[in-house]
Amino acid sequence: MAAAPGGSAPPAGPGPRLGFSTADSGIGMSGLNPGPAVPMKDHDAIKLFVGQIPRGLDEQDLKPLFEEFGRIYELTVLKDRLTGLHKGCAFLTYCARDSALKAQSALHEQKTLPGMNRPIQVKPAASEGRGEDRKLFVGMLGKQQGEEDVRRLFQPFGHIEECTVLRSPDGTSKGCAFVKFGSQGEAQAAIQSLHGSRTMAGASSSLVVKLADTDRERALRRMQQMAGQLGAFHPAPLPLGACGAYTTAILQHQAALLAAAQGPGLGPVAAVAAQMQHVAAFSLVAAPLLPAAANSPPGGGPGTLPGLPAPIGVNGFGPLTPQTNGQPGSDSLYNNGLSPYPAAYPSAYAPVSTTFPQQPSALPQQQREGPEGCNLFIYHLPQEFGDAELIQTFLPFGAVVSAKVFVDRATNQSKCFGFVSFDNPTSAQTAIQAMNGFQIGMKRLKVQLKRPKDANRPY
DNA sequence: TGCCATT
Repeated sequence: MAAAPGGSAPPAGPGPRLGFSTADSGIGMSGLNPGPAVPMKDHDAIKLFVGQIPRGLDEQDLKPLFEEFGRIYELTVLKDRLTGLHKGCAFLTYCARDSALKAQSALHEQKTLPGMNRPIQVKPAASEGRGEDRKLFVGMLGKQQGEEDVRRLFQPFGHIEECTVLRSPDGTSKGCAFVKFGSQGEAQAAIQSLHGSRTMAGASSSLVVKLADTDRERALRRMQQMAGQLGAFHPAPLPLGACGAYTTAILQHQAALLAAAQGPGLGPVAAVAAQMQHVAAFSLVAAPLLPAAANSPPGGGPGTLPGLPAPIGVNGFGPLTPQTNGQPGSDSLYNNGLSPYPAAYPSAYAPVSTTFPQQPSALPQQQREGPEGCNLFIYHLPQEFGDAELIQTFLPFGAVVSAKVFVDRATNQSKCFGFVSFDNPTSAQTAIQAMNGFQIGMKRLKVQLKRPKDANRPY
C-alpha cells in the first residue's frame, strides 16, 4: 500500500485512470509498476537510465517530471539491495518509445535537479545498450539476398541500425546476416514474426532469426560443443558417407557401454553386447543417445553436462539436410536459450567461426598420466577413432583424466592404439574387464594396463 | 593385425 499520510491521495479504487495517472497505487519500495489497467509498453520501448537524482526524491516525486513526455510504464528508483538506500538513479520505461526519445533529448544533461551539482542523466539503460540483445543473427537466407533484401524483410519491425550479410572472401553470401535493431523489443518482435516463418529461395531450411551470440554465449557454446563431443557420440568430423562400418562400430560400443554401465558384474560382455546391438539396430537414432543419458560415470566423470538435446544426436548421424528445426513448434521445444543445437543450425555456426577464425576446436587436452594402475594401453582401435571417441568409449567407467590416440605424424593416420588414464584403479580395471577383447568391426580391442614407466625406460 | 606417451 502506498503511504497516503494526509489522506489526500486519490482513492485507489477502480476509478478512471487515464491521462495524468497520479492515482497509481503501486508506488512503493518496488517502484511504480504497471497495474492491470496500464497498457503494455510498445515492443520497441526503451528502458532509460536516469542519473543524478537527489536522494530525497522517490518514484512519486519523479513521476510528474517524466510524465510530461508520455505515459510511464515503469519507474523504479534504484536502491541498495542491503541497506535500501536510494542510489541516486532510476530506471524509467515509457509505454512508447517516442516518449523515451523525447525525454532523453529534453532532459539529458539539460537540467540539474535541486541539490545536485551535475546535470540529470537520461539515456538508454546499459541493458538496452551495447547491442547484444538487439542484434540478431539471421540464418538460412538465400545466397542471392543482399543487405537490401534483408533490410526489407526486417524493417517492419523497427529501426535497423546495422545490417550485414556475411560473405565469403569471394563475395558470395554465406546465407546469413546480422541485423541490429534500435531496441530489444524490435529485435524480439522480429524474432517472433520471422523465425521459421518462411523458407527463402535457395535456402535449405526455413529462416532462422535469433539473437546473435554474445561473447559469453559464444564461449558457453564452445564449451557445450566440447561437452557434446565428450558427452554424446558425435562423429561430426567424419565424412558423412562413412556411416556403415563406423556406425556399426559405434553401436557395438554403445552396447558395451550400456552393458558395462548396467552391470558392473563384469565378465564376458559379449552376450549382452550382442543383445544390445539388436536394440541399437532397431532404434538407430535413439541408441547413440542412451549411454550419455543413462550412465553417470562412477567417478563423476568430467564433462557430463545435462543431457544433450536429442537433435544433436540425430544430426550427428543424419545427413546435413534440414532437420526438424524451423518446423512450427520445434523451436519452442529446444530453442530456449541455453540449448542451441549446433547441427540443426549449421549456418548459425558459420559466422561464429568467421568471427573467430582460429577457433580452438581441438581441445588442448593435457596429456596427463594417472596414478599407477590407472593407465590403460589400448590397441586395435578402429582407424577412424580419435581422442574424442576414445574418451567417449571409456568415460562410462570413470573419470577419464586423459585419452590419446596415437597418430602418425607423416600421414596423420591413427596408429590404432592409444592411452586412457583414469583417476582411480578401479575404473581402469572395470574398463579392462568390459572392453578388452571387445569386437569392433573386424577388430578386437586390446585393453590392458599400460606398462609402468620404469619398464619402458630401462635406463 | 601392428604392441606402451608426443614433438
